[in-house]
Parts: sequence; structure tokens; C-alpha cells
Amino acid sequence: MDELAFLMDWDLEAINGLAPTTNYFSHLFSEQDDELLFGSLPEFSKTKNALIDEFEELCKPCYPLSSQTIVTNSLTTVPKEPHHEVKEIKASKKVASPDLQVLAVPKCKKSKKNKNKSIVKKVTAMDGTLCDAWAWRKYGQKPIKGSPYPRSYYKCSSSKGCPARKQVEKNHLDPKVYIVTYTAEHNHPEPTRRNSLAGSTRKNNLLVTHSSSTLTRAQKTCSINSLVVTHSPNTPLVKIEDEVSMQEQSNGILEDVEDHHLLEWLNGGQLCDDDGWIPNKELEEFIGLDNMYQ
DNA sequence: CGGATTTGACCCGCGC
DNA sequence: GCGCGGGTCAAATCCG
Repeated sequence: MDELAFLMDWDLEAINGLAPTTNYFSHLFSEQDDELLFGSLPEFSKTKNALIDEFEELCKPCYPLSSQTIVTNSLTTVPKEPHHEVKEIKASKKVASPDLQVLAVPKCKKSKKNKNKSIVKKVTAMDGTLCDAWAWRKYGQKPIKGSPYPRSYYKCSSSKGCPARKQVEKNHLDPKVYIVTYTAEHNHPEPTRRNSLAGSTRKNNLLVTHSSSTLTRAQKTCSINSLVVTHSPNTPLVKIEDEVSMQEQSNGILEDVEDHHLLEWLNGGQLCDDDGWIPNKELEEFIGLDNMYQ
């Protein structure tokens, strides 16, 4: 149960914006985290690098397809050995800092029919079913052991015979957060934004992902049109990236900040360097910290 | 009336 | 082998 709670509470956004060619997990730990995790607790024999290496090894088959997703080999299969490793890391992490969330491979017991890759996302939205551009048809709902909230099962209804599936469930630790698991890939083009979002409550506002309020160090990500702003408190720079899909943009809604204003601000200023980094402080002042961390 | 949702039944893999 | 838990099916129901 406790283990499940931990797994449910991963901050998947913590790896937002990581370049696919880089060491993913080194980004999870700031120097302050180093101090917190490894400096103040000498009983932990593992160094940061050893831990990161372990995660890398664990998740090699699971590297994200995009900057905002985590891909697992199967929705329902996790090799036994890595699973034990995850538990070990979890124990260290929890003692060190309950606020620091560490990425891990989902605990999935079974592999049934579905051997396809799945993409696990956390979204903060009014309704987890409204968070992407595809049309979905609900085909099942099951109560999940250990969670007060049922899991809903959806098939893609945009195209007949499309194998794509998704599961939506509330994070019982933070009911505002929906955990969405995508399984299999669509065999047809993505519907247009206008059509797909007809009837949804989504506005043309800056879209933001954020995690539980206790996560002070986790990266926060805003998606603005084709841009992704990866924001991490206590860091001087904010990463600007492009090439994000509609699906990945739809991770949450930040009210009151029109994205075109932010785009104008981003495009008009000289703040962004060649690698897409801008001063964090500037972005916070523009958006407002209350909005950033609502 | 057609498409979407609900919900109980069934199937399957895993652990004991 | 059996029970449990999760995923899917399909009939019934709902809704525009």
C-alpha cells in the first residue's frame, strides 16, 4: 500500500524538458538536492552518480519518446529485478526528503495482451478525459485496490480499428491530478485542434503542468503553443524548448495568462540564449509566482 | 436513432 | 490449483 502510494506519487513532470540524448536522471537532482540527499545523510552509501546510474540502467528500455513522457515497455510488465532496485531507492529517498520525488519505473504486475509501449503521464486538469486532442470512447471502469478512485478505460474513437488506449485515474494523494496512461499508438493522424477540443473547457491560455504543492523542487512546465517552458524554482534559468505535441501541451490549465502575451514576451525580448534558456526570475515576474505554483 | 457511457461478467496473468 | 487483481467485452441504458 505504501509502495503503491509512492508509485502513484511520482512526479512525472520532474523530467520534463530533458533532452533525449542527455543523462535523464542527473537533472532530477540539483546541487541543493545533493546536499540534502547525500551530504546530510552519510548513512546512505550511494552517491548521487551511483543512484543516477542505477536509474539509468533501470530505465534504459523506458526512455521517454518525448520530453514530457515516460515510456514503459509494457503497461503491465516490469522485470522483477528492477522492481526491487526501485524499492531500495525509494527507501533512501523517503528518508532523505519527502519533498523530493524520484522517478521510478511503474509497478506493473502483468503482461496480458498488451505488449506495446505505454506512456504514463500525470495531468492536472478538471477532467482527465479532456486533456488531449484525440477522441476517446470509454469502454470500462474498474475500482483499483488501494485507491478510492476508479480507473477508467478508453479506446480511441477517432478512427475505426485504432489500437490506442488510455487509462485515466485520479491520484488518490492529490485528487486534482489525473494519472493518464497511454497504450499503443494511433494508426491515423491526430485530429485537428478545433475539432478535438470542441466542447471541452479548455481555453486558449498558457498550459502548465504542476505537481503536488509539497513539491518545491520539482520542475514545472508550461507549454505555450509549440514551446515548452521548463521551470524549476530556485534555479536561475528556465529552459525553452519547442516541438511539443498537442497532446503533451494539454497537461493543465493556468488561468489568467494568455499564451500569446507570453509568446510576445518571449519573442520580443532578448532574454533567451541560443540554447533556449531564459532567466527564471524574469519569467516568474511576468507570469507571477501565484500562477506558476497554483 | 445512433453514438457514448455504464456496469456486470468474463478472461488472463501472477503469487501463494 | 486457486484466488486475486486488473483489463476487456458486451448488453443495457443514457443522451443529444
